[in-house]
Amino acid sequence: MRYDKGHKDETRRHILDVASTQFRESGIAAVGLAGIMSEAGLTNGAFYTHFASKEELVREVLTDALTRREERHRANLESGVALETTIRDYLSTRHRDHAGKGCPTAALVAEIARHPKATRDAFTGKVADFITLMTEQIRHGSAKERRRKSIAIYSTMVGALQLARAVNDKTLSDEILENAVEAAVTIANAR
Amino acid sequence: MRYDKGHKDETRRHILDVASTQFRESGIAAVGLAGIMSEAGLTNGAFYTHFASKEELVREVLTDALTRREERHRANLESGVALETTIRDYLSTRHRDHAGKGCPTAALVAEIARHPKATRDAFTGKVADFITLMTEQIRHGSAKERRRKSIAIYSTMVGALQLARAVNDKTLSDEILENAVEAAVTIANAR
DNA sequence: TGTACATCAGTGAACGCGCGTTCACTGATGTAC
DNA sequence: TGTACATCAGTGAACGCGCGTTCACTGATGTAC
Repeated sequence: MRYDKGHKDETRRHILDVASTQFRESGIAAVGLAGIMSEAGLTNGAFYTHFASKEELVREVLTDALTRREERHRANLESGVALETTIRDYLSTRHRDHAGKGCPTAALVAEIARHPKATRDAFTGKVADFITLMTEQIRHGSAKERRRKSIAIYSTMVGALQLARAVNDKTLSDEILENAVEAAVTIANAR
Repeated sequence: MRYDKGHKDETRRHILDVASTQFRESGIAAVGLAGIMSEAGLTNGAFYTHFASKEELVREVLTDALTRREERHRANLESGVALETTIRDYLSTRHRDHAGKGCPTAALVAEIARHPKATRDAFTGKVADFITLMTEQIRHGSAKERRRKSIAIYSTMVGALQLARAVNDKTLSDEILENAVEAAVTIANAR
C-alpha cells in the first residue's frame, strides 16, 4: 500500500509516545525495541525508517517529553497557577502511581547520567530551562535567592517522588510525599 | 587446591564489593555477571556457589551497602558530628564524581522501584532507618516537625545529587550542589 | 489510455552478540580404615 | 603408613534467549512517455 501524506510523521509520533511511556515505566535499559514496535503495531524492521539507533530514539523521547512538560509548566505560569499547585500535583499519589505518563526526570535521571554526551546535552538544556521557569514563579527574595529556592524545590520533588516510588510501604510512601510537599511549599512561600 | 578456612566468605565478600561498585557506577541492568566475576578474578560458573541468582546478589548488595552507610551515619551521630557536615559531604563534588563508592539510594532508587518485592522490602527498611536516624540529628521542633525536616533533607540530597550527576555542564552541576546544600542546611538548622 | 518503472513505509527473517544460568569436571586436601 | 574415597571452591564450555541491527523483499500508488 501507499500511505497518506503525513502518515510517516504520525507513525513516528506514535513510536515516540509508546517508547516514552515504556521508558518511564521500566527504564531505558530494560525496554527493547521489539517490545516498543509491537506495541506500536509495527514490526521490528520499520524502526530504522524512523530512527538511526536506539540511542537516537532515547534522545528524541527525552527532548520531546521534557519539552511537553516545560510547555505545560509555562502555560501554568502564564495563566497564574501558583507554584504551590505545581508542587502538589508533582508530589501526588497519582503522579507516583503513573510513572509512564509522569516526569521523565524523576523516572530516568540516574540512567541519563550514564548515557552519551548528546543525550546528556539535551537533558541539561531542559533542566536549565526548568530551573529558570520555576525561578520566575517564586515571589519573594532577590534573583539569587529565588534561583536557590527553585533548585531546592526541584531537587526535593525529584528525590521525594523517586523515594516514594521505590519504598514498598504505603504509609511511609505517603508520608514522604506529604512531608516533601510541606517542605517544598514552605520554601516556595518563604520571605 | 583446597582453600583456607574462611576463604569462601572472603571470596563472597569480594564479589559483593565488586558488584556493589559496578552497580552504583553503571546501574543494575547494565552490569553483567560475567563482568563482575572477571573483575573479581574468577570465572563465570563460580558465581552460583555464592549466590542463587543475580536478583539475590542485587538484594545482598543493597542491604550490605545501605547497612554500611547506616553504620557510618550512626557513628557520626554518636560522635556528635553535625547534620550539616553530613549534608556537605553528601552534596560534595567528590561524592558526585565517585558514584561507585557513594550512596546506593542516589545511584539506584529508580531501578529499585522496578525490582521484585524482596528487593524493595530490603530497601524500604533501610530508608525508614535513615529517616529515623536523621530525625535524631535535628535539634529544633517537635518530633513530627523533626521527622518532616528529615524527610525533606533526605529527598533534597537524593534529588540534587542525581541532577548534579546527570547534568552535562560543570557550572550548573556545581550550582545545583551548592544551592541544595544551603537549602538543606537551612532546613536542618531552622527553629 | 496503457504500460513500465520509481517511490517508499513497512515486513519478517536473519545476523552476531552478550546475557543469566547450568553442569560435567578438576584437583588439592581431609578423613576413614 | 598407605590407600581409597569424600569434600568443595572453582573452571570453562555450553545452554536457550532476547537484544540491537541489517537487509532482501512487498505492494500500493505516483510519474513518465
